[in-house]
Amino acid sequence: MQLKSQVEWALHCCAILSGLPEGRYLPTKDLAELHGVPKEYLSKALQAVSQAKLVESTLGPSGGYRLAKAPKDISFLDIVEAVEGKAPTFACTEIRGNNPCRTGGKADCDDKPCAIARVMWEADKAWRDKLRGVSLADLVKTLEHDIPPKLWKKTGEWVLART
Amino acid sequence: MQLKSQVEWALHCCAILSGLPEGRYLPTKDLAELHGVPKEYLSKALQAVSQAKLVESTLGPSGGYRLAKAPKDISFLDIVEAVEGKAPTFACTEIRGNNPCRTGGKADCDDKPCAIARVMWEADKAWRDKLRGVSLADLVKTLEHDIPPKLWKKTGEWVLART
DNA sequence: CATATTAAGGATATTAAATATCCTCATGGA
DNA sequence: TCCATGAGGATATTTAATATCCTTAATATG
Repeated sequence: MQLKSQVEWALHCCAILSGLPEGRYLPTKDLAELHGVPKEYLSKALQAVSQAKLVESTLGPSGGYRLAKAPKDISFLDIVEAVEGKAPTFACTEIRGNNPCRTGGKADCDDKPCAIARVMWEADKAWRDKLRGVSLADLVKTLEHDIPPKLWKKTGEWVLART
Repeated sequence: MQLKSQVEWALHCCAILSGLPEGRYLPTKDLAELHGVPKEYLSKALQAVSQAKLVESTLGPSGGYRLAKAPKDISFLDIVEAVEGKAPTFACTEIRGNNPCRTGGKADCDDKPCAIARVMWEADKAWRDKLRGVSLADLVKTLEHDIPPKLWKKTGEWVLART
């Protein structure tokens, strides 16, 4: 079980968009070049993030993407779910229903979801809760510490020149 | 991103094996019938669980599988990782390294893993911690409450007759 | 000992999902 | 008007999941 590579791309793109000056847009082409990923396919990820209303776009020259909300109001979970969907990672196919000892169809039990699924879904919830607890603002704060000041500045200028 | 259906099967099978009397084995054929899943493919899941030393097998008539440890010493995580592997669900491909503004190769930063990956891995850890916290013994306790006594008993007899 | 039963594991086929590219369209800035 | 852009549909291509089949070695039972 692996998250799509588009999740990684979307997160990195949102991090970059967090640094954009008010009112500017950065096009897919440059986001793709900055991260070394195929432009056309990255575009699909950005469309998903756009449909989730996390970013907004505009057309034409000087068009592209920008965040639709403040970085503090966009969580990792928002972005992950925009790309991966909200379906739980564990899909219960109700194989308990195939038990040949069962007689009474629905009446036999099944008022509750399967106990195994409940455990798996709790773990899924713990995962999502963690992701919900980290915002793009938190990420940017961390990146400012991680990335060498020279590279940080240079990248900011590279991006700005393309908005 | 979806866990393999084999994870669900392996969990249900281990739940059944938890109820086996000391020294008895239950073959794949019956585990497959009980859950309504293809025997040959279920066999692959059981092989994985066996390689992880959670269950042990024996050959020949009256052969099959049994738990290799007490139910309280086998966690959901053990079983999930036996089938899915231990690799984190988020794979960092280091796309930060593709930033054209970078000059100094490794020297430019990268002493730490990427900040985005760190967050994703923390969430992955939260997921695994939850799964690690629930044992087969816990599951059986829950199932005893969930499943109608008549079905519980009947299933136990069905299984016993095949060991 | 002979036979039937079983798990292990390799080989291979089938299906579904992820990855990737291409094309058309409508929009908007220069 | 012209060009750059995102949206979105169509369609490969690649990889992973699902599934089946076959051979081998072990072992209980008659």
